[in-house]
Amino acid sequence: MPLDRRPAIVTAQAPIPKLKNPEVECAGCPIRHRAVCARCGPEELTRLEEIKYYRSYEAGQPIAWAGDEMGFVASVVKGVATISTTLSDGRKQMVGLLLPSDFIGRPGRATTPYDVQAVSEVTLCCFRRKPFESLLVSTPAVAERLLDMSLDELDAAREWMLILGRKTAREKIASLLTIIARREATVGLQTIKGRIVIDLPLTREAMADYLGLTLETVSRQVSALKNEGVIELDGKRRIIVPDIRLLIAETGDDMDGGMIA
Amino acid sequence: MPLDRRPAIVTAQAPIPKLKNPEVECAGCPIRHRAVCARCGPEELTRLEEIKYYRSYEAGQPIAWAGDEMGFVASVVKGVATISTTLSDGRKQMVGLLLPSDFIGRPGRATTPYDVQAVSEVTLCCFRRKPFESLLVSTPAVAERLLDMSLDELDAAREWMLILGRKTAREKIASLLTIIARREATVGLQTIKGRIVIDLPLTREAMADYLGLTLETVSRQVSALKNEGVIELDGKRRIIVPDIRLLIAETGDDMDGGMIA
DNA sequence: CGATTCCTTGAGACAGCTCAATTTCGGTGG
DNA sequence: CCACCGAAATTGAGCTGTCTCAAGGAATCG
Repeated sequence: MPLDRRPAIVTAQAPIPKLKNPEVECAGCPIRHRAVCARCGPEELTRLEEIKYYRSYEAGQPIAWAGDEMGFVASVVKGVATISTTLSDGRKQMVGLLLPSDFIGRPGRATTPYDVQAVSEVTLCCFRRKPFESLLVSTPAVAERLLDMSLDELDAAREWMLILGRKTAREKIASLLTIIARREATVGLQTIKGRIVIDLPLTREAMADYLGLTLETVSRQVSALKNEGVIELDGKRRIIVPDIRLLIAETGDDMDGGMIA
Repeated sequence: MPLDRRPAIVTAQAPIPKLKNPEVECAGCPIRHRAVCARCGPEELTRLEEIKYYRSYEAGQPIAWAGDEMGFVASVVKGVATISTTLSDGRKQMVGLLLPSDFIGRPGRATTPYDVQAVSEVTLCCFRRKPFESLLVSTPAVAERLLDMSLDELDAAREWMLILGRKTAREKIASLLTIIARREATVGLQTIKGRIVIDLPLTREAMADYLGLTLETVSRQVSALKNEGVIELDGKRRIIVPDIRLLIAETGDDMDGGMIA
């Protein structure tokens, strides 16, 4: 598995993020009820509003490199970002997928141990670290929500461990697509009579980095699933799932799910 | 990777845990300063003491099966336990290692999604779920500590994802041994002039389930490390690390760590 | 419409898996 | 204390899924 393809070292071109004052009131925020602020009352929201600001990143831009000092924590308002680690010889593993409402950063820690990168255009709702940390102490609603979200992430990480450790390449692909399909479905998504459309923001290489595979293997398995009619491709990045159950049947979970007589 | 070895289904022999009243006052508890109660003051400790009870499991006993209702959450006081998931065809993946001071259970959720099993003899400090949950709300010291511990576990899970997804068999073994050695070292351990002694409570099969390998591959790699002098074996379960740096050099992390001229 | 980036496909190599004996360890009873 | 037993570990030989290396081919963007 020693990949000898060391990606050219990309110099961190100073991210020139656009700063915006919150043109969106929290009350009208699309992630209002799912983000770290979900359980805040009006008065708590006001306190949050005082320390928040928006920041946007273009597709492909780094949000942070491992080891960077991060002066803020944030919620993803829009777009998709990835969290990844890289071994010194270039082997890369994604360890998290950040979708709208997900939280970035760790209270009490100044530097990220991970690379964080915008995959599509991303808008963050940022809170300066220090004020946020004191807010955590004084506002149990935020702390509780953050605990819950962290535990959800932990569960997700453990599900990934199963995928990475024990699933075949084909099962890995099916699992990834299922996870994304499910998350998109909860967001409320373009589904035309059961056909789920995944506007996949990930390149084959990014998928490979998630699944612990090479991009060639990903490509082969995607092609195989397409040829067998489990998925359809529309262009390079859009995947259509005609019947989610067919896809789930390929994930390796629940093998007897439909078999119980 | 489709393992066709479905382990015989073990009927959950009703765990007959021994119940003990806390013969240990919190003040004298060995995990007092590292567990979920670490930041509690004397008065908060009293409240915890009211709802706590001890429970012991023999080596090999199940603490919970996936899907079980768990009436309690707990801290590991003594011993080692594992958290694992199993696919319906028998493929198994460990997703967590529980050492003294680690926390078991999730507030707000009644059923575990994982199997939890005692590896050595285990003593738990249990709290009934409901009282603990209300205590979480009323005692920020516990909630804060639990958040911190959860975030640590999340980091650990992500480190595992890298190991599972991108490391070779040999690197996986070295990484596992390093992690255990480090944790044992912090506990305060038998180390005779730099030689770290790992009293490994894990079978080769358990190690394989952690690392996403087969037990034969684990055995081969352990033998290889032994033959090359990186580790020494004393009996079947005890591993001696003469020089931790040699082991770390095999983990795949930090390849240039010693190379910087 | 050219260029670049991403994706697909092929052929061969190899790490780790599967199947199959043995061997060693750790306990246990004579 | 020693011989024996079962569980766990080791080791071997062949197989296979995924990786590696290498060409081409399709999108997307200026």
